[in-house]
Amino acid sequence: MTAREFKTAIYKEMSEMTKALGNPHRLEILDLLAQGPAPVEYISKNTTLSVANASQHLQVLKHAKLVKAERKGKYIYYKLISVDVFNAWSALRNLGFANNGEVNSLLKDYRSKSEEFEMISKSELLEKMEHDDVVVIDVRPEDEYRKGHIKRALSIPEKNLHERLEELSGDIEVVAYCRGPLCLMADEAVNYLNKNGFKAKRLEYGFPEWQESGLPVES
Amino acid sequence: MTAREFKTAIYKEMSEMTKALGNPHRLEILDLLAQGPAPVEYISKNTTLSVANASQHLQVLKHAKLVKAERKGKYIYYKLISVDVFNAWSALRNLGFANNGEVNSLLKDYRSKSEEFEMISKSELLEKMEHDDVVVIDVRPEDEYRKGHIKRALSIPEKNLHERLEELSGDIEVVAYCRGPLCLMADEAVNYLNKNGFKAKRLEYGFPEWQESGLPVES
DNA sequence: ATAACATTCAATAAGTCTATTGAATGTTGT
DNA sequence: ACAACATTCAATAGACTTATTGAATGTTAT
Repeated sequence: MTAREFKTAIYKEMSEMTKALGNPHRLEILDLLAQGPAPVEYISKNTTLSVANASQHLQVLKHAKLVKAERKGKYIYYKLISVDVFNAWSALRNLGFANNGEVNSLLKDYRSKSEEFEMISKSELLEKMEHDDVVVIDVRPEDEYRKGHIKRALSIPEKNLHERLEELSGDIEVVAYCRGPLCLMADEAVNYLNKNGFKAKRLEYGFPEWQESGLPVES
Repeated sequence: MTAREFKTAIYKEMSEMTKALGNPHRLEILDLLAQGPAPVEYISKNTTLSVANASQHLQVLKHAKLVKAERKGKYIYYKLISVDVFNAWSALRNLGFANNGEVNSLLKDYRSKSEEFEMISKSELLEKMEHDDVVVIDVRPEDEYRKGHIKRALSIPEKNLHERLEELSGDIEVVAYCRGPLCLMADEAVNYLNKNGFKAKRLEYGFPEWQESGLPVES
C-alpha cells in the first residue's frame, strides 16, 4: 500500500462515517438516542418518519458504526455506539451555532417569537441546586426520564404540565430542561410557567450534555 | 412557524453543513487548510484533484460556511472560517479512531508495515523542550512551516531530509511532526532517521492540534 | 490594450441517496 | 402450531452528487 492509497482509503472511511451524519432525519435520531436506547417504533413516533423509513435510517447509522442494535424480546433497541458519537454531533452543532447565520436566525426567530425567557447555564444551576434554591423539572416524555435524569429533578412531561401546576410552589424558581438545545419542550414549558405566575428559566442544553459533563444524574 | 417546522428547518440546516464534510476529498482539503490559508492551485497540487474539481469542492465548503475565500493579487486564498470547523472535524476523526475498526486497521497496517517507531504526546514533548532535551523538526513543505510552526522547530521538509541529515546531531533525540494524525510525512521521516542512527519519535497529532491546544507557536 | 495565468462556470453522464410501497422475517404468548 | 406484532428487505422512481470537459471571467504585469 502506497502513501497515496492509504490516504485515499482512510479519508474514504472517515467520510463514510460523516456521510451517515449528513441527513436531517439521522441527526434528529441521534438526538433521540442520546436520551437512551430506543426501539424503531419509538423513533418513528417521535419524528415524521414511517417505521420502514426509520428502520432504514437506523441501518445506515449501524453500518457507519454510529449505533448498535440489541434485541430485547419483541423490540430491537438501538443505542449510540459510544459517547464519542454524541461528542462529534455536539461539535457539529456548536459549529452551526457559532458560524451559521441561518441556524442562528432560526433559533432566534422561533425563540423570541413567543415570549422571551431566561436561560441558565449548567454551572449556575448546579450552584442553585446545592443551595436548594430551585426546583428542576424534566419535561421530556416520562420514559426518557426513567432512562436517566438530572439528580432530584421531577418528571413533569410538557404535555401534562397544565394539569400538574399545583405540584409546583410559586415561591421557588423553576428550571426546565429537555432533550437538548434543539428541543423545544423546555421552551414551551418555561413560557407556560411564566404566563402562569411562576419564575421559570430554561437550562441551556439538555440532559445528555449535563450527563456528559459529569454532573449528578440518577435513574 | 410551528415547532415541527422549526425542527425540520434546523436539522436540515445542520445536515447541510455536515453533508459538506461527508466527502473524502473535502476532509483532505480541511486538513490542508488547517495548516493555514492556501490558494486553489495549492490544494490541487497536494491532492489528486484537478484545479477545476478542487475549485468545485471549495465552493461546496464555502456555501456550507466552512471556509471563506479572500483574493490576494492573482490568487484566491481559502481558509477555515473559524477554529470550530477544525474542532468539528477533529471530533469526527476521534470518533473514527475510537470506534471504527476499519480506520484502526488501516492505521495499524500502514504504520507497522514499515519499521515500528515511538510516538510522543504533546505534553511529553513540551516538557522535553523546556529542558532542551530534544530537537523538533517540521517536515511539512516549507511554505506551511512559514505560515506557522511549533516554537523553535526547524524546517526540514521530508522531501529534503536525506540531504540535510548533517544539520542534526546524533546525540540528541529528534521529534518530527507534520500536518496531523492522518499525514504520513512525519512517519517517513522518523523511519528514515531511525535507520540512519538517530533516536527519533513522531509527535502524536500535528501542528494544528498543537496550536489549538494553546501550546507555543511562532511564524 | 494584450498576454499570461488563476479561478470559476456550464453541461453532462454516471453514480448515489431517499421515501414509498408491500411482502418477508423473526419473536412472543397462547 | 398460530395470531399478533416489531422490524427488515426488495424494488423502484425521483432527486441529488460527482468528475470531466472546455469555455468564460477576472487580475496582473507589460
